[in-house]
Amino acid sequence: MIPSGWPPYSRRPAKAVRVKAMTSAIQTLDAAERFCTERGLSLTPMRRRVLELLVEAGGPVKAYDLLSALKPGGAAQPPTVYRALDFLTRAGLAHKVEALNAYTACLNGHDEEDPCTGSAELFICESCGNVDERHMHRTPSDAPDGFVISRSVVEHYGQCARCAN
Amino acid sequence: MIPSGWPPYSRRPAKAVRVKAMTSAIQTLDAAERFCTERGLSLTPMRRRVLELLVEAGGPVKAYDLLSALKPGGAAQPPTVYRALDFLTRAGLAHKVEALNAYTACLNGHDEEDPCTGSAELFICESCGNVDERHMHRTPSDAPDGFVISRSVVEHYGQCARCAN
DNA sequence: TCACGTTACGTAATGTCATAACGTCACCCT
DNA sequence: AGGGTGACGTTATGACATTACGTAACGTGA
Repeated sequence: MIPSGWPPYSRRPAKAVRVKAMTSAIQTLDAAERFCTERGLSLTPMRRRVLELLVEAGGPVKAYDLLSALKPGGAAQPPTVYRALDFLTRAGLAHKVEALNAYTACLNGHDEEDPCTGSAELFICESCGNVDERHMHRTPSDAPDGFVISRSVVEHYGQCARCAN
Repeated sequence: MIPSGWPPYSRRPAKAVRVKAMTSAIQTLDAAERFCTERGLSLTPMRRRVLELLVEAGGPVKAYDLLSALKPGGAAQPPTVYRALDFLTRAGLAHKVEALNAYTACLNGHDEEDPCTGSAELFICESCGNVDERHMHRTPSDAPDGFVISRSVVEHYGQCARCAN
């Protein structure tokens, strides 16, 4: 799934990133790092920072909330965060939650042999905001005859097991 | 190749309104009329007019395009059309296409004993803009344990049989 | 070595989508 | 008549996303 038009660059200096508290966050960011270097994608400081914020949030985050979170380290404008999100979603490191106009980190391990295909099935708890992610390995059995699917948006809203009680 | 041309960075262009055969439109509006009266819902002129525009379009329409279409008959403002869309979507007579920020009439016959549940599965052709609709009678087999679904957004983008050739 | 193409990001402005808040009117019900 | 309710008008604003242009860094090849 290496994009044909994608540059094999890694030009930006590898800037120091602050140490994370959560172990899973460290693993995810490290995995993302490896994922990108393996494919010749450049996870620049800005892109890494946005992914870091998504991972820390542990759920859907709005673009302008990311923007606010980026402000302290310099005046960021909308295109900055949208470009980062564009990269992350194209790479499969994040997903857009269409019905919420929000974005969430891809929960899949990107260092395994099951890279995210870009079509995830999201289960979003409306109480705690937690997002559970499954990858679709099936094509809908009831698709119109001859319809060729290029991308699917599948989002389920409800209550997770913890909140349903 | 990482799919390009997708939200958030490049939304699909607004679709041109395409007029369908009139018989189906009349039937759908009459069916909607009966559907509402049976349930004590009031399909006001404004709501009926918006539904009429959706049916005529035969595909996803943007709220502000509806607004423009309403203008000739009086100066309409955004809340007007959004209120009508809110009613129609709540009643199950229309659906919001989340990934397009657009709205489409529910294709199901509302005079039969299979009323729209509000959770439709949409197949959207990216070439001709046509929308095919299926109703989900199943719950995802791979849902997280104990997750209770209240609403689902399922949208498939691709090529319909006619355009795939 | 130096012009040129590519990529990433800054910056200002604008475009697009949706709602808040308040007012008026018609209708129904005792 | 008085009061509640639902639908819609109107003004303004909030929320989400993109265009357009500029600059810096780096790689390539004449």
